[in-house]
Amino acid sequence: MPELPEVENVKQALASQIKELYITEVQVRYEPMIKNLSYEDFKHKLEQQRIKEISRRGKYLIFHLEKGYLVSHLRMEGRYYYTDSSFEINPHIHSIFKLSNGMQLLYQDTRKFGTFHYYEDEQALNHAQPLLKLGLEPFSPEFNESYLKEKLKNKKKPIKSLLLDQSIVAGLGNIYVDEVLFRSRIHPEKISHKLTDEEIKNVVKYTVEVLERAIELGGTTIRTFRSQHGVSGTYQDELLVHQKENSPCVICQREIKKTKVGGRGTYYCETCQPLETEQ
DNA sequence: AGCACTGTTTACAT
DNA sequence: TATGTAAACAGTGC
Repeated sequence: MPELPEVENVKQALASQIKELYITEVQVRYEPMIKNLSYEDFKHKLEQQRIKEISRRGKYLIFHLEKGYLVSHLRMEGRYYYTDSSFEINPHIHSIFKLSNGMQLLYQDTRKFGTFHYYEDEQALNHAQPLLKLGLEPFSPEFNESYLKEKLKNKKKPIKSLLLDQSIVAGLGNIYVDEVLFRSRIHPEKISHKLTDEEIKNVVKYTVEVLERAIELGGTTIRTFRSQHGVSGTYQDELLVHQKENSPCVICQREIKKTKVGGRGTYYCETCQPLETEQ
């Protein structure tokens, strides 16, 4: 469940559930997900630490512990479950964090793409992978027209690919990018340096608007094998183009098209997001 | 049955 | 350097 709004909602849920608790025991059943430590070190560093706070940077979750930071990325299908000990550990549960109140935090990830990094201090956290090269948070004041304009100039990639590039703005993924570009009336394959100032301004505006609204609605739930414990949002009810192939465009009523941009499935309206309108 | 797809990122090719 | 493609993995749908 991993674009910015989904991660933000996970963050909020976890904060209310596990903040201030101690991690009493750590089990990692799929060791390769730990990226910068051995399993042994990871386990020893985390056990007996108190969870002070949970934050988010782009699509990364950050668990602030007394002596360090656990950075978690959900990639395609990572989920956290806060459960009691009766929960049946299925084969897709790759980590178990036992907590001081008798509950446990489970990490489930069917495709095993998710990652853990652990850092001892803030310096290391921010100056090593993966947070090092992240671009601006979309809600920061610095994410504005002039910043984006600077980042887009001299680039010859489709605008969609650049908006998915986390080193420019952190948090957009395949769903929300399509929605932002539709609302901005920009063809996803439009070469980035050809965007007008007005278009760049709209990208900034709708990025903020779409992400804020999605957070409000608890994110988007598509592949719906949602568990009772899973966080599931309702922003899918407000999607205008993504996964709407052959549905009528809300503006012009023509069929939404599906294509591929940068290897990613891409939905757009040919009429409302024309490619050949350079004046 | 087999292939193409999937809310992501990166390592490697050209 | 910049851009494009494949790979990590498991499941679903045509």
